[in-house]
Amino acid sequence: MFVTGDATILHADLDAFYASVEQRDDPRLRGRPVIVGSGVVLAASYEAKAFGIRTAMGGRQARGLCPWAIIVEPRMSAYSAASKAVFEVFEHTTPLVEGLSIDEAFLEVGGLRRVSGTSVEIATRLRRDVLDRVGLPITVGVARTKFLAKVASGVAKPDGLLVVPPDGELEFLHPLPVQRLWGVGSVTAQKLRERGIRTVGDVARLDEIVLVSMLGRASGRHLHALAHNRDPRPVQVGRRRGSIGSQHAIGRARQSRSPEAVDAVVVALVDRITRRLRSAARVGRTVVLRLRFDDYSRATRSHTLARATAHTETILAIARELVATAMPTIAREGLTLVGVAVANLDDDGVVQLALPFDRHSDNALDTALDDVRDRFGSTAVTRAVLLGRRTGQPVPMLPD
DNA sequence: TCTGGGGTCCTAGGACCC
DNA sequence: TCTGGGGTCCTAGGACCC
Repeated sequence: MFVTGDATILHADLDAFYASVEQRDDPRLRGRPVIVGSGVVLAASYEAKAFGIRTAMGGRQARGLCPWAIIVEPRMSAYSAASKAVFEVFEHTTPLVEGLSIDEAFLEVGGLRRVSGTSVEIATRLRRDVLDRVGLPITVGVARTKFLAKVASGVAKPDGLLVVPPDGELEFLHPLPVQRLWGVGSVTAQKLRERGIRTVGDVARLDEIVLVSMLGRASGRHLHALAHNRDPRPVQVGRRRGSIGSQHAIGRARQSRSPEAVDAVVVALVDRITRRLRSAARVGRTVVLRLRFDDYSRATRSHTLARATAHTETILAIARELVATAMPTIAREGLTLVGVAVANLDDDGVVQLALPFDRHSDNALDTALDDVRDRFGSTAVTRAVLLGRRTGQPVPMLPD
């Protein structure tokens, strides 16, 4: 086997995150089946999962599976705080952290061997630190690639640690069911099953051309690469979101679907989104209206502006126009969800300043950023990019 | 009480430009 | 008469993830 590197990528994933926070904060819930969310299951403790309860399941179905499960309403602010505390542990472990969602991240620990030890030692310490400092169980997968690290944590759950050694990757990967592959959901799994393809090894035996003809270009290539354990993507620090949206499920009563009621929902959604845009200092050019119907079919309508904005009235006017154009042309009855999103995001008011900065001095960047805060206010700096002196192009921040 | 709310990425067709 | 090719942007829909 040809080995190209060490297993230095960690995928850290909190177990049954919302439910674990609830069990941490209320000792009476520990060891018992806990469901977060009453309408639909947002999270289920492992004791609840043992009864077949799954995330996104309807509340009634979940109660049918386990009538004595304890149902708690979500406390989003508690989960945000817990997430923040866990990410502080991540950042303390390595500066190379790529957050994927509220409860999972990739960590690159390749450069830390002399300082912090092997990947396994770092992962073991990370799990202990998260438990000690935040009180939550976390599973870590360790591998040479992001994809494999994520597969490993999925297999190791709950409260586990799994290392895939570089010389045992395909032996680990090929027996797994295709659903373990990142990007294979129910539709793709069904298409593959129809052709008798059940394991990753089955996928690996197919030509890329065959996969592309079955699943489309990107999915086919993606799957082919993953089945052969090809994933060159590095851990990326500081990825920013590309859209901000909000949606609201409306009741089935006639009056809640009236034009007036729908308009009130749109007004509230746009208000919430533009507040979030402004507090994040982002602006967007594309307004997207999402609609969902009784039969779970969906429709979207969008409009792109010439200039990006976070202005409530402007975005509301566009959203209303989209509603007005969409509703008569959509024959389906029974609207059940209205959503608005703003995409094509950009930073609001990017300031480019030429400041003296000496890369050999540790404090120079902090001093320069303090200077900007002094001039433009304490929240002015959300991101700093080093620019080349002559080129004006971003330069990577690498140690000398 | 069937199915929340927050996102990402890809495809495909048409407009438009060179 | 026949007939480009490459590229970007916009829109709508779909699959997938947590």
